[in-house]
Amino acid sequence: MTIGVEKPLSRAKGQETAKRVLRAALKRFADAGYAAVSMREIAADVGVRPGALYNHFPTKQDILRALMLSHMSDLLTAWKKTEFSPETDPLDRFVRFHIRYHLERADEVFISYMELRNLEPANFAEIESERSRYEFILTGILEEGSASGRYAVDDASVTTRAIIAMLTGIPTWYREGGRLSEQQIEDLYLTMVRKAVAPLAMKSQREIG
Amino acid sequence: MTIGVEKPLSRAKGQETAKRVLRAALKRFADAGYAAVSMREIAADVGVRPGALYNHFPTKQDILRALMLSHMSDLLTAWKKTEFSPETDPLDRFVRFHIRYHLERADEVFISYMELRNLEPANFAEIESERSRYEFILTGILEEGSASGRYAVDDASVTTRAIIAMLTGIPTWYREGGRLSEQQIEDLYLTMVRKAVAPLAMKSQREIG
Amino acid sequence: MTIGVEKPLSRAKGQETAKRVLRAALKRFADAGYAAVSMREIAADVGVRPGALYNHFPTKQDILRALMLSHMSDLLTAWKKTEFSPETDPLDRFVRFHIRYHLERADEVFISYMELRNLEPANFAEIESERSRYEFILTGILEEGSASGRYAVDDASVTTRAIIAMLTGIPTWYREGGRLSEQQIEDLYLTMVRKAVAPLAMKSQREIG
Amino acid sequence: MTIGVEKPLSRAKGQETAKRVLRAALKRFADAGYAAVSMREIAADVGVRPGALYNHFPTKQDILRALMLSHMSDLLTAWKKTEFSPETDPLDRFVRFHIRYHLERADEVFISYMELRNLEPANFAEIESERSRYEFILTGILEEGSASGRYAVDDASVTTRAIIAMLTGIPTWYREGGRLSEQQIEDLYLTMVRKAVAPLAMKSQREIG
DNA sequence: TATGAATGAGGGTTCATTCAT
DNA sequence: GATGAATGAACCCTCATTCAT
Repeated sequence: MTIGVEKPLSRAKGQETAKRVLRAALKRFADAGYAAVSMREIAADVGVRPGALYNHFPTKQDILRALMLSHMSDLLTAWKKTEFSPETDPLDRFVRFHIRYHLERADEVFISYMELRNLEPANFAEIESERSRYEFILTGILEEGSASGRYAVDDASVTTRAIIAMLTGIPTWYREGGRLSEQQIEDLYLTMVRKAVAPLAMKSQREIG
Repeated sequence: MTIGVEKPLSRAKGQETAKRVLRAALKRFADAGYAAVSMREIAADVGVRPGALYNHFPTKQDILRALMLSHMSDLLTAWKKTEFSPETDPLDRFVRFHIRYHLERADEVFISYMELRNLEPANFAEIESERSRYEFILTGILEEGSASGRYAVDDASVTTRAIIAMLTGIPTWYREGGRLSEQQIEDLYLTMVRKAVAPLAMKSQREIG
Repeated sequence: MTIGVEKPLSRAKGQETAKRVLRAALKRFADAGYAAVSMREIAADVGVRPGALYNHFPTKQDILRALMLSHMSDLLTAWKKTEFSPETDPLDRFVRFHIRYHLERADEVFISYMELRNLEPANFAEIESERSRYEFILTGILEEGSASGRYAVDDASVTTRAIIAMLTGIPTWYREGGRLSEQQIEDLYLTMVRKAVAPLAMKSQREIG
Repeated sequence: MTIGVEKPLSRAKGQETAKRVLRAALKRFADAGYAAVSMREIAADVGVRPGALYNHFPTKQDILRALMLSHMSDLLTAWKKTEFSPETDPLDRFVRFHIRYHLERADEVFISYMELRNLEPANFAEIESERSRYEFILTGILEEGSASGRYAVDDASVTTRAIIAMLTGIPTWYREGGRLSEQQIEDLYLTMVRKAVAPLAMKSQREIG
């Protein structure tokens, strides 16, 4: 009856289950969409009866919220952990980070974009605020580079969205082992982004146009 | 009296109902997602009982299919109708067309990207083939411009996806009457795209790098 | 505008359709059961839209009623038409007639037994009365033969039911081209029936039992 | 306290519910036919909401299957339990058993004959194989008796069907408290069956015919 | 923490039938 | 006599969730 030991064990087991619930839900939501996934399916993946899920998450919505919140939090944490080197252009750093992270976490990224509308208003606001924080990192980089003359950006906010949309599209078609390596994709996109914000390009534009 | 042209009233009424079903479904699917919309809701929007929907579409899936197919078809038709002028760079033509069309038909565009996974395999293949045809228009422009030296594009296929992702992201945040007019957005994005594929930009890149 | 001619033609066409409705319903009811058959299926078989059925039969129930009534009527008519010969035992005549008719009209017979419970009370009474008339033919034969000493029947009413159940079971397993010809089956069953009602059999019974 | 035997209360309750579902479905299917009975009706009989039925049976079809399988199984088990006495003719034993059992379990018997066509193919095959086993008991008796000269049977397989059809028809008209007791019916049918297979009857037949 | 039974609502779809044309 | 559109009810089944055990 070693009560003192039993409780932590049980708690550990419970946390383990919770993690497996998140993992299963992530895959299912990414594949079929939040609305098309049933708690029964998640429970079956976890190897548990539907009722047991409610010991870990009060509602299906909370599973979605947990997935999206932890994704945004992980994303911001990972960004902070990328090495900052004075010689590297910060835009390069952001673009490479964004592509790498989004290819590694394709499912999380995918549901973070696709399932926004399935968040209840309060949860939506929470997630959106995190997303803005992330996007503002790029906006800051663009504004600073623009002010220093390294970039030519007409509207940092619009450019932020343009770049992020462009980069975030990659996981929708990239397949490991395909024609291009991840490194090649990084290089290709980095080149396009650099040029898109390059200051001298305006002149060349006139020459072409 | 135009007797020869007259159709039975009931048939005309039925076609009108079918159109209203599509209209209602489009709005609902765009707002809540295919899986989260019920036939009952669509019927209520149309002002008809649920069973009546099945006089016009055999299944819910067929409504989605009809929406997506007609969107792709309209898109390709609209592109063919854009005026071709020898003085205009074809990339400009494509970018402006794409932005305008996608802002005008935000709902159609949105479900065409979001609901792909809710298409049954056969329908998915059909839609994907239409989408490829559209994307290939841009790829062709890029390849031709690249060959003639007007653009510098390392991989026309990747660049196509990058540009389309960038442009297609616009309707997710653009709101009529917001800070920027549609014209301004067109100009901003066009500038970015031009620069991203500009041949001289490579030099500036070296200068910045 | 030969009105006088047109109407009969139209009526003829209508009667033709009505017949095809009955034919289609007969097959469907026999295969799947009244409750499992939809008016749409019948209409499709006939090559007509569901609404058109209601020009010929006011309800689905009326189709069933028409099928069963005409079956009973045809059955009684056919019996009356069988040749009566003084040399033939009337039981032989009945048994052979019953088997032949029931093998020829397997579908009609089948639904006449299976769908009794799907008849509305008034229709049920009507059909049951016809069925009794038919069964009473056999009862009469048995009673008369019993009175004259040709048969030994303890309870003509029970024997009637026993014989009819036995004979009516044939179409559930008989398949044309099977091991036994229709003639052989007739002979086998006739032998069994004759023996079952034979007066001397009681003795043999004592000898065996 | 019998701890080792105790089951969770909920499990016991569930099994009880399952039994009541079968009981309710049996009555309903026997009265109206499988196709005409709704899950809602069964649920109402059981005193439960429709969805709860699916905790016990995955589909409506499975209820039918369970009813028919357990009927066939019970029937075969009951036959094996009938006392075998060397003095009793085995045909007598079978006839009396069949009549008694079929009058006691009129509903089960009825749906076992009526609802065969509503079984999905796999289930149909399963049931048919059980039915054959039962019918083969009688065929075996007839063949053995025929070989030993106690019976005269031209075709044991046909005779089996004839006898079973005859006997199985009884519950369609027998009503408790009617003109005849169950015992009287048994005797009447037994007499007919004995005579139908009696060896000496052939002679009497010649005398009559 | 996990189970099995249950709920109450609602899912997509089909039904027999009506009716203006 | 036939059509196409519509109705209103009902179909089987699944859903997220609750709760006693």
